Amino acid sequence: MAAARKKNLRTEDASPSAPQALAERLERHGVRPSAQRVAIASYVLGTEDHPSADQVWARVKERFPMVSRATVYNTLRHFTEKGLLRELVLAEGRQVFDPVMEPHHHFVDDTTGAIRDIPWNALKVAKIDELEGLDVREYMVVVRGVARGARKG
Amino acid sequence: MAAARKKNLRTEDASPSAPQALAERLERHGVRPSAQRVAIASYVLGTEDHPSADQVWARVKERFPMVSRATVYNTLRHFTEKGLLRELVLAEGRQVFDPVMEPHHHFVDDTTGAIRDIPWNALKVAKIDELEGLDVREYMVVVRGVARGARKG
DNA sequence: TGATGAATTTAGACTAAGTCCAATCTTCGG
DNA sequence: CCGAAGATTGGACTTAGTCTAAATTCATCA
Ligand SMILES: [Mn+2]
Ligand SMILES: [Mn+2]
Ligand SMILES: [Zn+2]
Ligand SMILES: [Zn+2]
Repeated sequence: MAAARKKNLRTEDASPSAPQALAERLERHGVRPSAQRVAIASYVLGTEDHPSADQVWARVKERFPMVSRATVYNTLRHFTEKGLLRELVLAEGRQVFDPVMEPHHHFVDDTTGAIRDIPWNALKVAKIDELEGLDVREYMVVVRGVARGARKG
Repeated sequence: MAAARKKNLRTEDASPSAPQALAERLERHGVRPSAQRVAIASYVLGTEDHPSADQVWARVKERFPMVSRATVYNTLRHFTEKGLLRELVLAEGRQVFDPVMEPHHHFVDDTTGAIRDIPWNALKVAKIDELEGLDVREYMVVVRGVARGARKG
């Protein structure tokens, strides 16, 4: 009966992309549902693509050619602040370098942005080998939070 | 007795930053040890900072003010290709957006760059709560590799 | 020692991603 | 309908990264 999408991670999947339902969803999150915002939402809130801001812009322009880049960037930031989206930093483009070549995990300090190493054996990931259809080359746990205890000593 | 650094992840820690030892280490990895490269190596191969390329440039310039930005970028790429460094993409700066707000893990396809979701329960991370001195806000496993089986079906 | 070609370095142009801003347009309460 | 707040817009600006062509350094060998 139900929509039977490929993945079942998505939550608020009641009535997916109907502009009406989308507008209500924006309102529930405290976002005023302008035409541009609904157009942007109708793509980005439903995709599994993890798109960049410019990719969102390109997609939205197909149906709404007059939307500006600034609006897309503003709207994505707004959605993120309002809890409709989150930003990931897993994509190529911004690089930092790590001289530790052995497998290990990472802690990213949310307040300072600093990245710290977590030794491989400090954590254990189970069931990696059960992932279907993926040739795993490497993996790591990325932990985000704040370092307790003043760093500056 | 031994140097007793804070972390014990680093491998080739024999004679750390002596320019002589560094040059030999570069040679062992097939990197010709020019003065610039040794200067860059002496910072970036020993740091725990996970610096960006421009941060490396800034540091190296303090002791070697005439080094060019292109050289630093070229050298970091070279070191990375030769297995002396690796690049991480955990830093703010390049953003992609994810409408799935529930905790889940990610698979990054090394050939296409595509990012796919891995359901939270597909993996299990143990000992997160034992991390000392860190207030963990969230964490995820980042898996890199290639997707088997043609995607296009 | 000097010639020569390869490897490296360099400055600066160029690109892509993201931010910011001032002007304009839209919406909404009164 | 009016005015203020909110939203959108084009374009300037910034930052990170790449690329190129010229100059420099280096290794090798006559
Ligand atoms: Mn790269
Ligand atoms: Mn951001
Ligand atoms: Zn690391
Ligand atoms: Zn995701």
